[in-house]
Amino acid sequence: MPELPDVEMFKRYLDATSLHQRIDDVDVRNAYILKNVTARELARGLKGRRFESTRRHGKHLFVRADRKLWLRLHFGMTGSLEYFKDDRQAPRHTRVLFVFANNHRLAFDDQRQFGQIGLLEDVDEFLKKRALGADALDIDLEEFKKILGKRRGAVKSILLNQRVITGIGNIYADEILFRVRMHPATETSRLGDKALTKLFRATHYIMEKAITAKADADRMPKSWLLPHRGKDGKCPRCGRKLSSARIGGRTAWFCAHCQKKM
DNA sequence: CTAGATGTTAAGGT
DNA sequence: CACCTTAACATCTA
Repeated sequence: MPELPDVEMFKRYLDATSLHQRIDDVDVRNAYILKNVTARELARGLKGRRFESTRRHGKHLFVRADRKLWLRLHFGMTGSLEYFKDDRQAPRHTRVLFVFANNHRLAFDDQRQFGQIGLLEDVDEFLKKRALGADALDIDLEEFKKILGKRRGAVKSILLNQRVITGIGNIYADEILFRVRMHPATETSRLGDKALTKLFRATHYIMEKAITAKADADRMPKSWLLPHRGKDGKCPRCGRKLSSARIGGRTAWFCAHCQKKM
């Protein structure tokens, strides 16, 4: 799930459930997902403090616990958040549990363990160190054209590269390219001003609409690719069978009839 | 049993 | 040198 729209949902969920309550305990059930912090340091840093606000950048969620202390959550392929009261309700792959004074808990669940949890003092410094690009929803047209104009390789690979723009993942990259009827293997350096502008508008449109749909595929228009993505899927526009190809190390789904290389 | 799944990155190649 | 591509990571399901 966790691409930009999904992480935005996690942000709103955390905001609605877990702010301003004293953290009584941090229960690390699996330390594999901890990055640059030990279970002891995580607990020591957060116990007695409260989550005060959140900030999202691409697929990263930062939660402020103090003036100089932020919790960093990255959801990998299967990460999610769950707020609940009874320990028996803890999700199956709970890796870290934040226990609040009201005895409710916030679980970081992650089956595949590609997720990450860390502590840091300065979010901007972290983004810089990771060389992460501008957030796909924050970037403006001029910057978008400037940054993509210099790139080469398949346009889908560029959309997936978090150092170019951050937040777009495999599913939504396909969706954006379907919307602009562009073949995912289109050579980026061949894109002109007009094509880049179209791509920019589609990126914003898809990200915003996906958030409006609560990142829930069932709430997205049937005219989108997402509900049809997969083996026997048919193009919602022309009805032909969808194609797949390996691009940028991931499976791209697209309509070979509607999406031509530019 | 094998392949592939919403992500990132180290390592190798251009 | 900057950038691109690929393999590997851990786990579960079709």
